[in-house]
Amino acid sequence: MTQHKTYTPPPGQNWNVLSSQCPSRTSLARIANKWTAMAVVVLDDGPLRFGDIRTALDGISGKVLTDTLRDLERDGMVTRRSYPEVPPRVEYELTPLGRTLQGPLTALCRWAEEHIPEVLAARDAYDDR
Amino acid sequence: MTQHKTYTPPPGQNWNVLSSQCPSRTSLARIANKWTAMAVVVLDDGPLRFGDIRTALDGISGKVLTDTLRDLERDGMVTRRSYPEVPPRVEYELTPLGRTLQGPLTALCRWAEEHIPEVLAARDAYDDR
DNA sequence: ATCAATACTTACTATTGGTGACCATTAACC
DNA sequence: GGTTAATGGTCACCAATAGTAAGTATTGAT
Repeated sequence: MTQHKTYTPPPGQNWNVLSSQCPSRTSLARIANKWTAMAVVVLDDGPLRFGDIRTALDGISGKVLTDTLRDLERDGMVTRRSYPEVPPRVEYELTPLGRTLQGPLTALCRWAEEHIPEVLAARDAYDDR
Repeated sequence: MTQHKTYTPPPGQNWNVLSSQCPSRTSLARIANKWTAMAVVVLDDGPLRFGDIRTALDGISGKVLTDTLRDLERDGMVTRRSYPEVPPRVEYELTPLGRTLQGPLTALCRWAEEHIPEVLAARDAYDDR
């Protein structure tokens, strides 16, 4: 996908997620994602091994975690360091860029936790109509 | 889906998105979503008609917008007001709960726009390895 | 009679998410 | 020396979700 090679923001203007042609939208799609948010939050505490992330992100499958981490690595938000040991050890760590995501994504996770009673109440009200 | 009827956070503890059984995770999944983020951002300026939101969220299809707005309505984040006119007019507006999401979600959209050069550079570097 | 306008549905296809089995490597154990 | 355990994956497959394109209902204007 090389959209960014054919799109530049209008002169004097900025990138805009609302425009379907703007590459920032694909970036939004990546970060506005449940697993991404949880992974970034969990990596707050420093580098973690694959298995530890898998345990922390309760319920994620190996394949999906692999995909998520690879996407984050490709977009420059995490680094992957693999040690030539047996059994293998692979550590993932947030990059400086990834760390700039922690505020927004932690806020999202907190929102979900803090407002869940209101959300559940709204859902019940909606479903009982 | 009635997970919330069978799950309560451990006594003295809080809801936790990291637990796969916690209903706050389903709430996170809803808000950590590209279209949700864009819709909430766009509804900042007050109530908007369906067609206006569709135009603002460049590239979204009617079905996906309907689904997105219905989910947001169900979770208590937007209200839907339909006027008995022909052709029909339907307005969507953020609830107070929905407005508490604007900060986090606007931050996400801004992040995507502000950091897109770094992300694109990282992608190119990754793909050229 | 036809058309335009709006907010949807509906049926379909494509993409993504998720599951369970399997793999390669080597140290430790019997 | 064969077996087991441990880790970080991959693979083939099915399910769920996202997205597309066409159709629907209503009625005022032409």
